[in-house]
Amino acid sequence: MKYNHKEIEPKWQRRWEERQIFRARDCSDKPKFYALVEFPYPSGAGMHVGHIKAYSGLEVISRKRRMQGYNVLFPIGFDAFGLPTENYAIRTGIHPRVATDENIKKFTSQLKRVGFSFDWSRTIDTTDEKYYKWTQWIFLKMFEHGLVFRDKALVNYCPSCKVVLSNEDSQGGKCDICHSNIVQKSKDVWYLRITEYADKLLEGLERVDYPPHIKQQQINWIGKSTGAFADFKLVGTDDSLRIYTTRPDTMFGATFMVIAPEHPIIEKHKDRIKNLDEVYAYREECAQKTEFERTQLVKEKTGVRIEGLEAQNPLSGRIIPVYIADYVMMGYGTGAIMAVPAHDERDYEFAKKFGIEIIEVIKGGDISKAPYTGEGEMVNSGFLNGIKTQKEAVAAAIRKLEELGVGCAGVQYKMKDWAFNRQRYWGEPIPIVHCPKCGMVPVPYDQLPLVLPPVDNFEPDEGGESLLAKIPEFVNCKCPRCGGDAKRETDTMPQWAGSSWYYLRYLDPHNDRVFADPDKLKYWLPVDWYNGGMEHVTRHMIYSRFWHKFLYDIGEVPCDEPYAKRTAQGLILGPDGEKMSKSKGNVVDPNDVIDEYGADVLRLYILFMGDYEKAAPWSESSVRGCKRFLDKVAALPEIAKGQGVTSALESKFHKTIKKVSLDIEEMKFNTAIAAMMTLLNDIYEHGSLTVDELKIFIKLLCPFAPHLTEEIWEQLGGKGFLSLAAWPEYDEAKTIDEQVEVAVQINGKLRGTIMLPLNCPRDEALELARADEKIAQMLEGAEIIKEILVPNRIINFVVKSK
RNA sequence: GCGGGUAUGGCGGAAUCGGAAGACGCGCCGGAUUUAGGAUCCGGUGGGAAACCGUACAGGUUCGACCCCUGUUACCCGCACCA
Repeated sequence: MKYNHKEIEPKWQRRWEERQIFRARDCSDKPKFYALVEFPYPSGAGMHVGHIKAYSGLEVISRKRRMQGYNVLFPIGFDAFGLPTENYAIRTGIHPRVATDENIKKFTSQLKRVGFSFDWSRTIDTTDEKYYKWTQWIFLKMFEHGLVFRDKALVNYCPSCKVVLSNEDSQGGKCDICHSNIVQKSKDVWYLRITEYADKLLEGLERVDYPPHIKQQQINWIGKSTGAFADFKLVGTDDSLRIYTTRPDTMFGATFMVIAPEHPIIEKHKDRIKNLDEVYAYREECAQKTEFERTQLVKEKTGVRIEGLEAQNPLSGRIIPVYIADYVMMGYGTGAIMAVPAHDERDYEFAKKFGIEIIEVIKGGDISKAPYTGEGEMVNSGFLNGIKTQKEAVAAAIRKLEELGVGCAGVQYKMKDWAFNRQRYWGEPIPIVHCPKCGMVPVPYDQLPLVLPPVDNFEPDEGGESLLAKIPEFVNCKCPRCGGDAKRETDTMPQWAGSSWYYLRYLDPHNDRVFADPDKLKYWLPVDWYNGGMEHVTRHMIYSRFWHKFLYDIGEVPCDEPYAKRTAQGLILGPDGEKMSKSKGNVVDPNDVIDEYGADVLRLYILFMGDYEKAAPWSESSVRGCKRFLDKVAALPEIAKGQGVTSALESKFHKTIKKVSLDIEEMKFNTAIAAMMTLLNDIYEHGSLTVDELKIFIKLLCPFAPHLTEEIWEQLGGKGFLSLAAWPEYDEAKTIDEQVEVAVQINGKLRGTIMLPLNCPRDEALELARADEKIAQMLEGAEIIKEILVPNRIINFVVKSK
């Protein structure tokens, strides 16, 4: 009855590995299927059940595809650069290389215990110099094509990690890694010009199969807005102040301007500013605030009027005051705005506080009470008066600005250029040399990889420089261009670098001439199906789409989008319904589950617990339910006899094959498993099945529970591996019943059921329904107003009583 | 505030198109077996004595609504003074 998972699971894992049955063949004639899962960061804590869920979806689909005759590539690797390992080194003195190798070993053995059908011959490790050679190579290609630049900038600095963070890594003013408050610091920053690809990244979304909420998140992240730039002349100077607005139609209502505290116009015109001390003091005050305080905590508007600076509205000619206020950000648009209090909430609030005039230019609201942001007829707006739609008014205003030579249509993005350096040791060294004569010089391609030098002390400097800066042999070098003394860049790349192109390396992981052979790229790309977590659908996916599009533009990859289809699994919550975390003590260790119940049970339960794309809490007793199911499957050979089909089960088998086949494609694993459970119940109710039927059953179950089903397959004398056997086909005709049960309603309420032949003609069906004893009784004396028939489903009599 | 999502028995969740709400599993109840417990097997299980009532709440459309429309609430995720 019961099977011994501790024996059969390692046995089959061994055999699969010996025979290398999950190896993908490059450029074979079979149709290809490239399934990609997000490769793990090999942390010291080992894997948790969330990893298993993340891989199980495409694991099942890959296994089904193999049985369907596809040449499947389902690879795995390790994204191993990153702060946790370096922090571990700082704490323990254990070199990140050593810790990483150990963790990868641990992850590998855990993944193998689950029986995943990965192609282990293609494993990659982003910290392997043979891998990051090509990460550096792509960086240099970007450098060569002008997509890399360096700038002094206020950066987010984590005083605890002693590291510069990108905006993405410091959301909410907290360090993404240690959750300390971040501070602003001026630094030299390497940037990748991802904004140059903003439109391509947006436009590409129209041609890929991502669910709408994922596309929407990427669209929001890129944050494109259209509007206009306009120059406001500074009174008494030749200078002007350029603003960006999405609402040029409201320009006649601009009664003041606001500039960001860091705006350079202050320095430029400080001689004219009468209250310079006050302005400086305000600027200082703002600089003290973190991004978090500025954006999150401060609800009330603050600001200072700049005495002595006034600007002229280019359309209305009106002279208006200029304010400095921190509700305008230097990092978006031009760092200066025209304020239209009548039709903008923030400007309204500011105007109310500072007693600035509010001029209505769009009818429809009551601006004495609140700003009006809707549409309406233009008023008080010169040539715009009378226009009734925003679209028209915007176009007219832009036309006028262009005519006058004081503005133009413009586009802005929320997405900023990608800050691409970290003051850290455990990352890819940035392959650039600083030469006093030649400036920034790239390391020649033939000198890659630029290898991380060994170190033994991982304590970071107070100044926040990388450890590499303390290694003279690394820093001091000759300029590749002029041969003179030069210094190496000591910053490394962020953790996102290695994962931005890893799916390409799987195609040719051992190639040392190119990152991947063009024929192999052509055969395998694009990734057919990419699954991962929701937390990666913006940053990681946008970064890697950016790299891919760049490689496409320079002719290195054959398609412009890397991922044809993307899905995202939901979290596994703790038994208490909370997110699993060590501190809450609600973490489930997959090893424990495998020890007690086996890998097949673990896999089955994780896919059965609920909608794959939604979060669901762990339940140990439900795990036992899956164990019971597999025990009953293990006992099926005892009641299997004869060949061919069992007439009572034939239709049920065809229906189940159909349901399981279709559900797997939609990642509806829970209902696929439920269908197999139902069939199993039917089989036991019937008391027996044929050997042929049993073979079909274990084929359907094989992608979910491969060890047990291989074992049964062997018992039955099946040829070769079940994992490579042909997926069962169903006969559509046999999934259709000849007799159907039809519900009979009176006034929409269920009053009985009758059996009808399939596709019974309307008149006949209604006749039979009326003739039903129970229905006839209830219809007696009532007037039938209407008769509704939904073929093979329902009959509804609408009646008036009496 | 903006964008996206979710809400169904004691629990996880099912329900092509608007057509019998609660598939499947867990839990629970009863029975068999057992010295006992566990395991296993059989039966039952939304509420209600019943008429009926039930898919977050209030309306609407329809012969018929978990499903469509209007409004509301709660929770989750992402972004957030983006001009």
